[in-house]
Amino acid sequence: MTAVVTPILHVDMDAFYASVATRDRPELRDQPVIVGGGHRGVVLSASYQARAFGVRSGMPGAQARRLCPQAVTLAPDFDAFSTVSRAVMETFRRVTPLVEVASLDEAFLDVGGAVRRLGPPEAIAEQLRARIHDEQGITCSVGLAATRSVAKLASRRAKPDGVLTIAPDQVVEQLHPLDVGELYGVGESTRSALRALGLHTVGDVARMPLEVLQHHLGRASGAHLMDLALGTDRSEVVARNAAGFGLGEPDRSMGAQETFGRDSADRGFVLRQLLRLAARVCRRMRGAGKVGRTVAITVRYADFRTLNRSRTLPEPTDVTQEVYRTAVALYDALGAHRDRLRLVGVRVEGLVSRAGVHHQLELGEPDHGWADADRAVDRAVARFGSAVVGPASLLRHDRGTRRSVAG
DNA sequence: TCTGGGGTCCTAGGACCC
DNA sequence: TCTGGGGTCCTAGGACCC
Repeated sequence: MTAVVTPILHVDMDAFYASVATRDRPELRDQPVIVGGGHRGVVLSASYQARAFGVRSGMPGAQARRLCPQAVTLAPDFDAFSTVSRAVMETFRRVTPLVEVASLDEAFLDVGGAVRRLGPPEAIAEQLRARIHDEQGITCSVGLAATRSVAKLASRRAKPDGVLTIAPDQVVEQLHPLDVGELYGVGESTRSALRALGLHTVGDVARMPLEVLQHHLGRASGAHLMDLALGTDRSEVVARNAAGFGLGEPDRSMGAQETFGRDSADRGFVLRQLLRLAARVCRRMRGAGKVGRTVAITVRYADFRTLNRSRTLPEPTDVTQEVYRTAVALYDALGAHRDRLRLVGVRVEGLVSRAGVHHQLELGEPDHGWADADRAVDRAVARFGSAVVGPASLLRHDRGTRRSVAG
């Protein structure tokens, strides 16, 4: 039996949010559809019909509507996206346990151990595509290669609704003519830096001495980029869920941020937002059994300048009041009370499992009561549902009617 | 109607310790 | 009496991804 040379699959749903949002609405099947992009928002997903007008995800909603005024705009339903995503990932796991979920709509699979059972990787890719189409009513594209980064590149070039294999002996001819920006991890900033060095294509980078690359990009980034350009990235596919999607993953941080409906220079308003966000983050942490020591805030000014400030506590916490107090101290230390802000965020970093932390009990500890209060709130949420507190429902509706926990 | 919200990882400088 | 050198923690910032 010959060795499997392209056992790594990268599966990427086509226009995932837009596809899920319209799959039960045949009247929208051939329409330009935009998901997201409401007031002060950006496009989360655009159907291929909308993309034909130049609409892209990440684009401000206002710009998208200028480009394609006839597009149907839908609010995101993250509960539905998550449900479809979980089902898709389960389909993958019926083929191989080596499924690395990268986000709601994409995953890497190592099918090297499944070829005896299911046939060559290309056949497996087609089986998966057929199953997902039958079971979920959406299409996906698959890239096959010997490495993750090349597989990822292949899936993008296979879109929409296609399959592309890049065998090891094709890597140079396929990769090297591409713009460096096509490489995973090369965004606009790195691309500009590389262009300033006269490096435009992947091949240009591959021919550069490693030391020169590292001098300009840093040690780790330079080495990583060279690996990508040569197609020699050896990182393996590990079975895991994506960060931020729960299920026992070692989350390193949890946070929440929100752009205001309109810019505000009102300290009282900002503090109420910080409390809401701290409460939301801490509730999620308690639900996940996590505590963290570093509290960070994000402040974005009306002119889009964005600052981060953080403070590390003596002990990890999941207590809303403690995170809130720290967030307020960080905000006050900025001296931004007179400035108009468009967004604040609260994040807790350095998360560890609460079970592994021995809490130092102090006499007359003031936070004890607050921890009790948190648990009472958690019980109320568990009993009456999270319709007004869950992140998904906040995004779906309630923007005007959201209940404030601020006192 | 300009520019979301969830994350991860890397770098660099200063403090601090041995 | 003339300033090493490495490791770790903390903080700030930035790039990037979906």
